[in-house]
Amino acid sequence: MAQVAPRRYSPRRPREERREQLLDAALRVIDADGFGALTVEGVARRADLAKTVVYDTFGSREALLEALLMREQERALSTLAAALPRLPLAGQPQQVLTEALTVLLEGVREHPETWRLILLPPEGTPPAVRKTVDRQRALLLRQVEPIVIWGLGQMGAGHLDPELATHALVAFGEHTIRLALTLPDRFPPERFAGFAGDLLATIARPTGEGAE
Amino acid sequence: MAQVAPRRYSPRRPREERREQLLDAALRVIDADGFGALTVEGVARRADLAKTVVYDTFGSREALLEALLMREQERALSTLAAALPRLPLAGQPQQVLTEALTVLLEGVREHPETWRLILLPPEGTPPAVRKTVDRQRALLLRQVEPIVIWGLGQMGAGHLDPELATHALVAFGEHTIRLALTLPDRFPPERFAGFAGDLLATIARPTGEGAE
Amino acid sequence: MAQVAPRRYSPRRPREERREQLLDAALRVIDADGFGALTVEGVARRADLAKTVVYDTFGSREALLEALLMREQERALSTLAAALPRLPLAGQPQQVLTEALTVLLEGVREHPETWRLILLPPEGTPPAVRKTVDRQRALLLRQVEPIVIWGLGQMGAGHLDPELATHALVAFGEHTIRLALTLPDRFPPERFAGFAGDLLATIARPTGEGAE
Amino acid sequence: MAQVAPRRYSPRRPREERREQLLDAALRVIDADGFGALTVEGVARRADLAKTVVYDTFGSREALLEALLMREQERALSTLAAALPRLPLAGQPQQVLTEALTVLLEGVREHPETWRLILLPPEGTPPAVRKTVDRQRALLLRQVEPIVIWGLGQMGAGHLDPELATHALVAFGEHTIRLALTLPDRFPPERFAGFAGDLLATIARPTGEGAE
DNA sequence: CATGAATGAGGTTTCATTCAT
DNA sequence: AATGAATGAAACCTCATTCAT
Repeated sequence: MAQVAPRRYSPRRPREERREQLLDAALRVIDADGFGALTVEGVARRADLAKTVVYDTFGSREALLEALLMREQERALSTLAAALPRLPLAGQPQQVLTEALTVLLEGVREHPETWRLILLPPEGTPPAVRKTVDRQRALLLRQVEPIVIWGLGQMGAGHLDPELATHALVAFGEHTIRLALTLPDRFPPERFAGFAGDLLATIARPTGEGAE
Repeated sequence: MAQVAPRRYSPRRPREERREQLLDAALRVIDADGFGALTVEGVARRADLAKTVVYDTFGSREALLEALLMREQERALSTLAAALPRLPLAGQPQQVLTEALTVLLEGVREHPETWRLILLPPEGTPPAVRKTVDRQRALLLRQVEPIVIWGLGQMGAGHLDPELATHALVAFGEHTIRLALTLPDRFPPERFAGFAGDLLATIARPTGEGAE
Repeated sequence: MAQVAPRRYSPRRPREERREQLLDAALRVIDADGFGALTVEGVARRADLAKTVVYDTFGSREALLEALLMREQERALSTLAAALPRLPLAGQPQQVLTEALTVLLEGVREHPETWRLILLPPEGTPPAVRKTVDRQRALLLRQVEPIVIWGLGQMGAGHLDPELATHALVAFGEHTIRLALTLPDRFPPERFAGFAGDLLATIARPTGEGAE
Repeated sequence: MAQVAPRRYSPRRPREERREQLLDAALRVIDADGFGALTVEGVARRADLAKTVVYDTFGSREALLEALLMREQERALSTLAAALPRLPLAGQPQQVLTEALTVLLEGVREHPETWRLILLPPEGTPPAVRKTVDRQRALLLRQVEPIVIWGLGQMGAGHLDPELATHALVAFGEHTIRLALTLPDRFPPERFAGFAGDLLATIARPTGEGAE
């Protein structure tokens, strides 16, 4: 009677590996068919596993989602966070900004789905995750702020509200990423870098310098 | 258990009014419980009507959604669009920007849900709507661009990429709205206005003028 | 405010006429989209009237259906019933049969929907109607039986079970109609008439006659 | 009120068995309450399973219907098809016919619902199924035709249109089944067999033999 | 006589989740 | 560690039907 195919029992990967396998599948699902398509069944199918494995591993759909967002957030911001402290607070602010933008956009090009996920935290994101995302964003802002302050100082624009300046910078960064995700041809990285550099240079125009 | 009174046949409203009533209910639903909560049942309940009325009126959940987004979009942009052409392209750019920001933020204060809806076009938005939203956004950008160009010219910053400058401005505007929606106490309208004014003033620092 | 079109109130047809109008609409609906499509709304729409008129006129969907089936049945059988008694029980049985078949198939060609309705009493037919249909069928059979008996006698086949012979004849008639409805090109009336004639002639072969 | 026991997870049956169980339930539903009563809910209830099992097994209501009709058709015709080739094309045609009718009516007595389903392909039958049913019917006709031709030859009635004779025979067979289903007492198998035998005998009356 | 507004019941389908193996 | 069978809640949608005008 044993007509059913002998059901490949995969070689019992260690726990951690299975986690990653499932999260990868989830990310692929979202990336392919949008967030509304993130069903437990669908994820399992992509991972070539049975539904129940998801429950064994994460406990619930929500927990899977949480884990996914956490991982992606981590992944997305770690590059940036790693790069920021290494930025030499010296030299021309526009060079610093240009370099930062370059690092950022490279990260985006490597993992577009990740960034899409972070910047548009999807409907249904559990509150806990939202909070973490927000916390992380706050952390990032706090990391960025000193750099902004330094830059404003360098440019003789110390009178500008530094908190809002930071927000403005981040908003520009985010919009940049969105454009890069949406219309990569029309908005290549260099264009942003160039614009940012020009803008800062304009702000930095040492008063009276032009008098020469 | 005081079964709810049968409430049959509530005060017969004319067709157009019923439409608005339902759209209002839908907007309240989304605003209260997020976009995923937009169910036909829920909307009907909020409007104190039977489910079927929604189908009589719109035909399908998707059509309801579409109608809602259209109306809100219209509502959101019409204020702005009405104000923009009236902006006097004369005088100080920072005054113009300040005024524009004020108009915008007033609109936001009046209809926060509307703006939330527009700025985060939620998962599940039908493609047709997305397209219209995008078209409208493009239209808005095109309306804003000449103002930006004029401003840059006024400030002796004509060398800045005008398209990106417009995008940056809009990004700043959007982020502004988000902050205003999220932390209205910490970020009152004046603060934005002040910052924007300062920033432009800095950019506009006539080269060499300062030559104290 | 009277922007609504002045709502054509049709000239209040007399009751009977409205009945017919609705039944016609119902028949067209069934004929076009199958029986499952017979909704009150649909019928009203085809008749260019409001749903409620159906209720004013018939009382319920079921009653409408009943009225329809009754009318069609009447319509279908009356022609036949009118023709049968006029059949001269004299001469060659095969001529009689041929003539009867011709009458029948002409009726079918004129009102195919009617016959389709009668022969395949659709799912959902109220029991009362079923009963009437059956009664009518019995009546018809009883009307046909004497003719069959006469015919069998004429042909020297009086030993055949007359009731079953009648049934067989009717079954052949019905199948004939179905073929005529389905493949009219392949099975034109003459072919049936010819076959029936030949068959009877064969049965009637006067015993011993062929000896010549 | 002795709420029904939660009955969770009934005795896990293998896939194929579950299929049959559901199809049986569907057949019983149709047989009991007519074709319009074939709802997923109802079928599941009869099978004492949850609605979703139907979807797990068939995918949709339509697919269930299709599967059911296919199975019943198969079941109905297979008996017949198995019997037909075994009919000895020798001896008296009336014996052959009698035997065939007997086989047929036995099958009907065993599975009346099946035959009811086949003979009145109900409204709502998916086109694909209709096509298969028609194809099968055509196949059956083609299998029957040589027998008819042989019989007509034997009886010296070779001049009769063989295609129509076949149709007439099948029509008689179908009507027979209907009568057997409806009024089994009044129309027992022997009566049909007897009638058919007599009819054929009459047709076969060797020309001139009777020369009384 | 005729309409439009409104209702409630019921049907199909999807999905997260659980249990026994 | 992994599976398949099974469940229940909830969503979308259709339709017959009723009331006020």
